[in-house]
Formats: sequence, structure tokens, C-alpha cells
Amino acid sequence: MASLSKCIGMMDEGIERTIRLIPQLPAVEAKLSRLMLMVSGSLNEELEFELKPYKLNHSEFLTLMFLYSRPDSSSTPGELCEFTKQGATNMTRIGNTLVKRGLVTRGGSDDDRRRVVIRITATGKRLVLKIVPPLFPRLDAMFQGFSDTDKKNLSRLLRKLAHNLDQATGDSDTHIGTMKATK
Amino acid sequence: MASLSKCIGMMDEGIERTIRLIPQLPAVEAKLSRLMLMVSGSLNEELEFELKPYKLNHSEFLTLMFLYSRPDSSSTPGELCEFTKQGATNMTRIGNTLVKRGLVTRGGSDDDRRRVVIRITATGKRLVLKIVPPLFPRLDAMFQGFSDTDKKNLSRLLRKLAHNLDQATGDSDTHIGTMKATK
DNA sequence: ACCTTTTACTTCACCGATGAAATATAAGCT
DNA sequence: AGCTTATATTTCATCGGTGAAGTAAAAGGT
Repeated sequence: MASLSKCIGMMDEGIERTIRLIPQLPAVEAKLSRLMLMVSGSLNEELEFELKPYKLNHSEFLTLMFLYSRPDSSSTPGELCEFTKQGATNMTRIGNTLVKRGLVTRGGSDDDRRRVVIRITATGKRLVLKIVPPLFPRLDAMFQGFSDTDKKNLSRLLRKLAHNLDQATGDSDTHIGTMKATK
Repeated sequence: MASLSKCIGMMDEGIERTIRLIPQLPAVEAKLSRLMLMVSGSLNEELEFELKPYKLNHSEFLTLMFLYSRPDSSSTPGELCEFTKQGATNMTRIGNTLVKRGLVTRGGSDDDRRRVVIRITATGKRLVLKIVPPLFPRLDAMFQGFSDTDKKNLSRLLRKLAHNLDQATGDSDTHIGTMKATK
């Protein structure tokens, strides 16, 4: 199994070779976006692996974490979709799964009968408290060797990139539908 | 539809609130990894959108690009899996789809009959040359406002993160199976 | 030379996600 | 008050991905 660094090396070579065939290719930007996708793919992989013993996937975990962090421990499918970049269809499915396990409850909304209120249960909160602390050492290890300045820079650059991604999406919101993110 | 920046704001707030409940949470690192996942989710989304008119998904496109960049325009499913972090099962399916469209051919290997050689066709190359140039303006726009130093720093930090991710994976390769990445 | 182990890829059944359509409800307009 | 449009969520059929098992071939050991 190739390491991520090896894959990145292959990507670098591939883009160098592609420039000879397509000279206008913005190589630096192409490499950066590929890097982003590759690194976050591995991050996602790690997280899915850590969650496996609890029989949760990334989307389910993210949903639980979002509910856990809310002042009243609840949200709606619509809001959850906005935050997690999931489609409504999938949020229904995720909700069903979490309800079935007793990790959340699904109820009506007093002020809008179209809305569903999803609330994390005591069981769900206990699961969160069980899952999260063991993730800390890996999280620390991921950023081993990063100075505070490095972390600040990474944060600034990623937020700037996010801003630019919003810009384009805003410009041409003809393709805004249910935009999805890899979790 | 919430903007990425709004989602990031919600994530920031969520992590700030979660710290009150779990004080040991490494907030900076948690935010950084969340940011990585969120930004690359949007990147992926953009790319999938750009590819849709050509009836290709990200994995298919990546496979074509890899083959296009090779000196002899070919590879094997095994090597493609290593580079794209796909499973062998899925690479068979991707290969089938691309063969069916006449974008690649599938043949035997002279030196190892277990191996399959996948080669991009002239049709496939034409498709690549049709798809790629229109991606450049968006690629440039994504990094609008990034200085050369910014780009170098982002590259350095992402590669360092990749190195750290390899470290942990190497340490405990008990979970190395077919590790997959979000494309 | 033969047997065992490993490797490369494919098939099968299933999982997590999607877009389109349907249903119920609220908002807006006249 | 009634009709139209928009919103929130669910259902349905399908897509892209997975792990386990199977098949064929190569490598390694004796």
C-alpha cells in the first residue's frame, strides 16, 4: 500500500509531465488543490477508521457532534444539511439510523409543522464523551512539528481559500443545488 | 444554501461550545482538521460539477488524467489503486465504465498474466484536452489573493501534514487495508 | 518438480450517498 | 378567503463505493 507521500510524489511527477502536454496548466494551483484533496482524503480515512469500533460513520458522527455542541442539544434536518453539506435525503436516512440506535430523538416543531426537531439523547451524549477523548492523541500527532505560526498560517490560508470558493459559487449560483462535501 | 464561510463560522462556534463540555479538546487542531475537510469537500463539489457535462465523475477523471500523464499512457489497476486510493473492486468498475465509453482499453500484460494493462485511447486523450483547459480560470480564481509565499507555505504545510499522516499509519499499520481517500 | 503462500483482479452482495418526485405545510399575493 | 409559490422532509430508484470471496497466476520453499 503506497504511502500518502509516495502518492504525492507521483502526483507531482504527473503534473510535471502534463505541463509538457498542456503548457497553460497552472501547475502550482493544480498541485495545491490535488494536495488538499489527497490530505483530506487521508484525514477522512483516519476518522472513519477511529469511528468503526463504535459502528458510526463520519456523517453520523458529525451529526451527533453538531447536536452535542448546540445550546439546546437540538437542530433540524434542514440546518444539519446546511452545516454538514449533506442532502436532505441523506439526512433523513442518517436521522433514521441514529433514532434507531437511541442516540437521537425526532419530534415535531411547535412553530412550523413542516419542521422536524432532532435532539441528541443522554445515550448519544455518553457515546460522544466516549468517542472524542481517544481522538486527541492522533489529532496532536497530526500536527506534530507545526509551530503556532504554522497553525495560524494554515488556518488563515484555508479560510481564504474557503472565501474564494464562496466567491465563485456566489458568482454563478446556477449550480448551487445541494452542494455536498466529502465528510 | 449556506456558504462555506458560514458553515466554518458554525464550526468555530460549535468547537468553542464543545470545549466547555470537553476542556481537553485540542481546539486549534480540531478546527484545522475540520477546515481541511470542509474546504476540500467544496473543492470536490466544484470539480464534480465541472465534470458533469462530460458525464464523468471525479474518480473516472482522475484515472484518465493519471493515464494521460504517463509516458506510455498506461498503467495497471493495482498502480491506479495506489495512486487514487481506490479499492480494487471499484477500479474494476471504473475501468469497465471507461472501456465501455472507448476512453481506455484493457489488455493483458506480457510479463505477468495476472496483470491488466489499462491504456488511454486517442478518444480519451481528446476528452482530457477538452475538459482540462476550461478548469484553469476557476483554479486561478480559487487562489486569488494568494501570494507566492502563501502558496509555498500552503504546500509546505500540507506536505508536512501528509508526512505526519504517514507516520501514524506506519506506526500502526494494523489498520492498513485498502485505505481510501475522498477524491 | 511440486506444493504452499502471495499477488492481481473480478464478482457478489451490501452500504452510504444522490436526484427526482411526492406529501404536507407555510408564506405571499390578490 | 382562496389560490399560487415556496419550504421541509420523506420516499424511491439509482450511483459510486466497500468487504468478502473467488479465480488465475506468480513467487517461494523444499
